[in-house]
Amino acid sequence: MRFPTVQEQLDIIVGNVVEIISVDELEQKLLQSLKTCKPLKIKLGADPSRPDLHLGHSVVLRKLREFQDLGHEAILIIGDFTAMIGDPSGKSKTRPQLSAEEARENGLSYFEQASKILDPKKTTICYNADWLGKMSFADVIKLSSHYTVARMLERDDFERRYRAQEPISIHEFLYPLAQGMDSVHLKNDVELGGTDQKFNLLVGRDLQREYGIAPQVCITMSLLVGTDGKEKMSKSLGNAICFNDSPADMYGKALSIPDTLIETYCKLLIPQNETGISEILEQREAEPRAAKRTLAKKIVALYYSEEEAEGAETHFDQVFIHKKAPDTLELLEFDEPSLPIIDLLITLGAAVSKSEARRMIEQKSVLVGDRKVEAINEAIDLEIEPKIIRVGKRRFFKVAIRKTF
RNA sequence: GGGUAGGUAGCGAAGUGGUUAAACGCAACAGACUGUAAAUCUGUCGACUCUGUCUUCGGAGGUUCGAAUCCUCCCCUACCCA
Repeated sequence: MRFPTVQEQLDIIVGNVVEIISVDELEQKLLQSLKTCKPLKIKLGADPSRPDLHLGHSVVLRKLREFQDLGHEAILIIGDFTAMIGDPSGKSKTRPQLSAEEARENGLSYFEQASKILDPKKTTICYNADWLGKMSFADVIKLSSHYTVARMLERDDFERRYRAQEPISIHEFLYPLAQGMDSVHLKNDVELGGTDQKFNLLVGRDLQREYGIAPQVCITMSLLVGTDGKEKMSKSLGNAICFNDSPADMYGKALSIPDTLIETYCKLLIPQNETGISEILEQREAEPRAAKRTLAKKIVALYYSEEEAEGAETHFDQVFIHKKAPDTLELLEFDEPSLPIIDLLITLGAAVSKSEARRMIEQKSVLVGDRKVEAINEAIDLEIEPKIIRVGKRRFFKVAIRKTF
């Protein structure tokens, strides 16, 4: 295929990145690939221990997609082997280790979700257990001889933990080396990652050199701040917007970001070539709400469709502004003609224990239709017509008896 | 190998014989408010057959009218010295 010129490619690649080590080398590689008509291999590591992809992951996935669109080869590495270590990056604690089966299963889910951004047909996936799992203990010893403890301790989080007398397990030192071996194995030209991956990426670069391979260019990208506007987006911090969130959830969460985050989200989450971004940015000062509504819709549309984004907005207005049940509610059918409200709440998953269900009723947060449930032991009649159960502000269930014909 | 400090509810952390289902903080849930699922304020936050009952403070025994708190053994974790 025909590649764009080096300059054209660079213009796109440079967008939104934090650091490229180094730009000169990248330029060389692009030039070389143009001359030889050989696409560059772009590596992105995927951590299968957390298979719920969120917008934070999208930042770097979008960059990978840009490389794909420029004609280069995207390689998604599922770190099923490294997941057994658990990446210590940016963490003050050792991560739980994952079994091989769990890791592989999660890897598939990761790829499936990533395909919302990547072109799946043009994406190579590989599992690093395929080569790391075959290394002998002697190989590992040889590998670890290439790095020193002092250099490992240069890493911010290791240094901090060491100083704070927090435990660092030996196997955590092996993590960057293992990830680096991926680069040795793949002989990739570029590796992408968040800024927290800088150390790992550089180790890969060093190791490639040690093993006589052309060192990879490292490209780091911003870590996305979560909906709380403070911490980096992460599922465990509860500030994430996930690929698998429903359009309604996605829209609502996007709308809840602090106004100061509008610009960042526009830049990092929306493809560079997408139109309408400048309008949002212009509107941001005078009408933050309207700007955010447009942004939220755009985000939903990226993962679903224009129509669903529109529907998410309607849903939001209905539930939160007009405080009414949404029009589209799945009907849940029961075999019993009537159920005690407490049991019903548990069956619906609205409460995990009877005590919790009881509490919610006591707190007057349960409504059947427009009527507040006052009595703990009230039985809900499912026979006459479908009923809307509302729990709290935003949980709605439509229930009825199963129809038998 | 020796020493020290620890293991308490989802997490962090008080409590060291008796109004202790266990302070406090975070998270979570609910209510009020709001352009927002933000911020703020208020309440809830072990379970159940719920104005009462039952089971919890690493595990197993023991002392006691009574133990998260005292004793014995065991398991686990971190750090220090070698």
